[in-house]
Amino acid sequence: MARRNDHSREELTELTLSTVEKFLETRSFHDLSLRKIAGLIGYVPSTLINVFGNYNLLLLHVVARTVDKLASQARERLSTLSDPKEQLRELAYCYLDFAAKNPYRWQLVFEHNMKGERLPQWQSDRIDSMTGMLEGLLKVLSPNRSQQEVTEASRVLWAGVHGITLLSVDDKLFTDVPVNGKNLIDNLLNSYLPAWIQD
Amino acid sequence: MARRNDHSREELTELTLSTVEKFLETRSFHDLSLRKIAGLIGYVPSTLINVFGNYNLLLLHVVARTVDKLASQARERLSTLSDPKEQLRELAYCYLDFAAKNPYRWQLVFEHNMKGERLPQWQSDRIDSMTGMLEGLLKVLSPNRSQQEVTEASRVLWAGVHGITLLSVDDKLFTDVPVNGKNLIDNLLNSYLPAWIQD
DNA sequence: ACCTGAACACCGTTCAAGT
DNA sequence: ACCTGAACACCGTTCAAGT
Repeated sequence: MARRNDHSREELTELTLSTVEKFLETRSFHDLSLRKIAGLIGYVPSTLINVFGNYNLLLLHVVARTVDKLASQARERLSTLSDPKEQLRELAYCYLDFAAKNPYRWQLVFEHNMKGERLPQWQSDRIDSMTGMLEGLLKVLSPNRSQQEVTEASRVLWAGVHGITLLSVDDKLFTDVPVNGKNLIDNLLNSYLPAWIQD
Repeated sequence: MARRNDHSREELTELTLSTVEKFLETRSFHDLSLRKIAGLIGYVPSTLINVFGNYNLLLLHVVARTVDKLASQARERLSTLSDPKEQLRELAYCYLDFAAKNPYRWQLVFEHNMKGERLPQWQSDRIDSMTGMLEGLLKVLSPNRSQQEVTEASRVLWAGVHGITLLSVDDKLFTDVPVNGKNLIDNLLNSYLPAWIQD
């Protein structure tokens, strides 16, 4: 298709990522490839390698934008609440809702891995920012706990909510056992939080 | 390499699966391919397609054998205990330990999916048998609960343990944040179980 | 200097041809 | 009847050649 200069490097990045996001609205990233993406935007595979480094890093940029979208949705919905207990519950719902509404984007987030390469800092910062929200709320709910205890509780809760979300999304994507994620999250929080707060 | 008849169909199945299992002792299934497996056992890719149907089904057989191994380990360790609370804790430890000791086999179990195909019955039976153990223990610990409550609690606990195991294995495979899975499981069970048992 | 066409070394699957 | 070599339609990445 000959050399093109229709887009700046920045425009090319945006075009690529939003094209992938549109694809992920209806299909899994397992059906996607660098060559398909290149075809969709009318460029050649090596152009995308040039811009993103490699295919895996291209996907990581999609992951990053997805995490950003989830984080901003969460911050928005939490800002309408003042009770930290409600905020924590809302945070868990956010996670579940996001995965339910965007199953293929979320699938990419949790199935993507660095294949032995180091996770870039700009991505680990994003993850820290999400876990930071959870730790902050747990700290408010039980101010006398040590940092160690806060970290541990936040990991247990995150793992629980993540596991529940996995069940729900797998349900949506693969099996036909109906899973009510919201009920499971309530069940978890109703059992776990009282013990966290009082003693 | 010409036609070979060194192995019966059954021997070929066993040879293939144990070769894959050996590979997974040190490397991820992402580094594996049908052609590599064929090369390792001295056969041709189409032979394996002939025996297993397709590559994905071959991998599913490995998944099934892995689940079986975990299940038999769990049954063995549980049989040495009589207190159902201890048994439940041991079941969770089993799951975590197995994943820690066989990270790549376990990674295959949870990353494998049917790509839109229906999960074969022989595999969903295996999963039901594992969740059945958990539900049985929960029922013993709180006999007056409804089946609905038992199912819900077993899903919450399974999701929690699974999420914690994910954190630990990701830790092992990718990042360097130290995660003490055993502590997290204790933390989860110590908060969750009392509420389950008493009321 | 920057971009990419063509080549490379793979991949899973099919099926006609051989035993 | 059973097995598989060769072909097919892909894949991500490289880099020399072109602009």
